[in-house]
Amino acid sequence: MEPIGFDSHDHAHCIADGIAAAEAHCRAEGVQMTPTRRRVLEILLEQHRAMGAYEILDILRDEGLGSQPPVAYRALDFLARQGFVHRIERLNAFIACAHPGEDHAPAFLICRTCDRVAEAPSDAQKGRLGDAARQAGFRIERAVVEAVGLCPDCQSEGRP
Amino acid sequence: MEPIGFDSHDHAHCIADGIAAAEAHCRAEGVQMTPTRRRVLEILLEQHRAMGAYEILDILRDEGLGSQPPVAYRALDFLARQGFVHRIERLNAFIACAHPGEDHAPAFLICRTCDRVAEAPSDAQKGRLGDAARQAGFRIERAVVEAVGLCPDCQSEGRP
DNA sequence: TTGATAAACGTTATAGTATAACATATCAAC
DNA sequence: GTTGATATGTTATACTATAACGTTTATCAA
Repeated sequence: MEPIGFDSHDHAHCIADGIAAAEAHCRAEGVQMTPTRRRVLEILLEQHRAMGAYEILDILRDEGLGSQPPVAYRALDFLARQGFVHRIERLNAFIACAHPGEDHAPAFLICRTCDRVAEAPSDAQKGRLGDAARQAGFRIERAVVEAVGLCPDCQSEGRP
Repeated sequence: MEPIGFDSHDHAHCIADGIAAAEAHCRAEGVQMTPTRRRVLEILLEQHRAMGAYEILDILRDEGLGSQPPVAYRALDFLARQGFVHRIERLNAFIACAHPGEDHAPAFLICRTCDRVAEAPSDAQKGRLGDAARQAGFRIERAVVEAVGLCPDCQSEGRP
């Protein structure tokens, strides 16, 4: 799995791929990809950045797909449960998964100036965190890894 | 640095040490350890668990040290800036630092049943996350690492 | 097809978390 | 003491998230 997010890429392609992968996954799992859920995933794939639930809700409202917070949160909960979007704890926001179909618990690289987010591979059980957990007798089920810093573009603009 | 948090230890000692280390640090840095700030740190050291800002505020209010949210948030911001407490993003909560005086950006092991939190060593620049960041051209400034799972006690109680 | 069950949705209300803004007070250095 | 920086008190509000409940829709076995 390659880090994805700060490089340029065929964006129309990744929207289409993301939707297609999600549709296929839903058929395989026997869960429903409803219009609101599909649209929320599409919004996140289009924007390709972390978005708050209320920002997404504003778009849904404009399109007549729902107007109250639970509409957005339910769709996001579903999409996150299925692995199509990830929640960024630090930003209280959500981002479309950059690797649809792969089972993973990624790390995120969050640019503090432009708020773009890249997804990087991660394995909680390996490395020093895994060692420390084993030593403490702690059983890791899920790990949130969110690095804050400067993306390549913001570095080259000479930000401090 | 050893993981600290799930083992038993001399708790009175770690409260006294934590306050002393903070006082010393403030004198050295020329910043002010005011009564509210000291009391908030003391509360977090006493409780030895992650606490929400409003939970801390309730205690301050009972003791006449403040009644409005900014009182708690200002003290917590200060203590976090000085490295005396850490914010646990996943819990929207704060915990006293287990290693006063050491400059560090720790990882946390969060028990999902009892909410106790242990602090483990971490180094964002090393390991696979550091590799991925370098590959992406991303400059990591700070990393949040929060593992959720079961602590030794909750495992031995046979929780699922 | 139909009836039973589960899943999803619409809506209201409210809980929980955090900060902006501004006036007042205290501290530290000169 | 004056002054500039730091800290506090307070009001108001913004932002994030969920409980609860009734209705609708989908699924599937009979």
